Amino acid sequence: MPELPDVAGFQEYLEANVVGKTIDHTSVKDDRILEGVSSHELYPRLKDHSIQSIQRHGKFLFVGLSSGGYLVLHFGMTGEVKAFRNGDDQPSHTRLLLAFKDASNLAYVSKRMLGKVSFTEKRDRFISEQDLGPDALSDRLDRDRFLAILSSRKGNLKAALMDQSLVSGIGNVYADEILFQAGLNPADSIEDLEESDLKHLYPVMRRVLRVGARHQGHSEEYPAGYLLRERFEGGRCPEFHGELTVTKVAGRTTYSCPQCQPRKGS
DNA sequence: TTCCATGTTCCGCA
DNA sequence: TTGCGGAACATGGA
Repeated sequence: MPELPDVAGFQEYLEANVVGKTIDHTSVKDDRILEGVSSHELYPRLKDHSIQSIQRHGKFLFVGLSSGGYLVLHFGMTGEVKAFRNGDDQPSHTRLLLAFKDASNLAYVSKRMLGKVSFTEKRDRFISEQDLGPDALSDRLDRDRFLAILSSRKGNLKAALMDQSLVSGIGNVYADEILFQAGLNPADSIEDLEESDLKHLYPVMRRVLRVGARHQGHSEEYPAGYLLRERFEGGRCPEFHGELTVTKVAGRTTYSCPQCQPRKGS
C-alpha cells in the first residue's frame, strides 16, 4: 500500500496520535528492519525524547525528535503504523514499538519485513544519501523542473515515474493511475513523447496524488473514472468499459486501457 | 504446493 | 553510462 498518498495518510495519523508525546521506552522486535543503526544505538536516541514533528519526503517519514534527530520510517510493500493503549493487544507483525509516558504506544508494523527504520541527524543529508529526487508534491517541483527531469531520461515512461531518484513518491499503483489519467501508455519510451505530453503529465500527476492522499487507503471512495477501482483481473476501463490490459512494464504488473492509452512510438 | 504482491537493490547483459 | 530483465529479500494470502 505505501506510496506517497498512503504515507501522507500515515503522516496525518502520526500528527494526530504521537506528536507532543514523550517516549518512555522502545523495543525493537526484529533487528532486520534496522538500517544503518543498531537497536543499541537507537534506544538512547529515542528514550525520554519527545516527538516534535512529522515530515514526509516521497515514501519516507521523518519523525522529528526533541534531540534534533529523526527516526526515519520506510514502509516497503506492507508497512504501516498503529497506535494502541497499554493493555490492548499489540498489533501482529509489530517490528518496532514506541511506548509513551502517557500509556499509549505506537507500533511500526511490517508484515513482509521489506520496510526500513533508520535514524539520522540531518534530514537533507539522509535524502541526498538515499539519492532521492524531489518529492512529487513538493512546491519545489514545478512543471519546468519535472519536464527537465523526465526529458533527461530514456526508456519507458512508467519506469521513470517510479524511479525514486528522479521524482520521489510514486509507486506501481499510482504510476498506473497517473498514466491512465494522462492518456499515456506506460511502455512508451520518453523519447517518443511530445513535449506537450510531458507538460500535460505534470498537473495530472499532482492531481492524482492529491486525490489519493485525500482518500488514502480506500480505493472504493476514489472518484468515478479512476483506474484504481478497476485494478484487478478482469477490471474494465472506467471510460470505455473495455477490459483492461495486464502487462509487465519495468518488471511490474501494469494495468492500462489500450484505447485510452495508445502506444506512441514503434 | 505454487504463484503473486502497493518496494528496493544488485547483478549481468546490451 | 544508461536501461532493462531477472532474481533476491521475507512473508502471507489466494
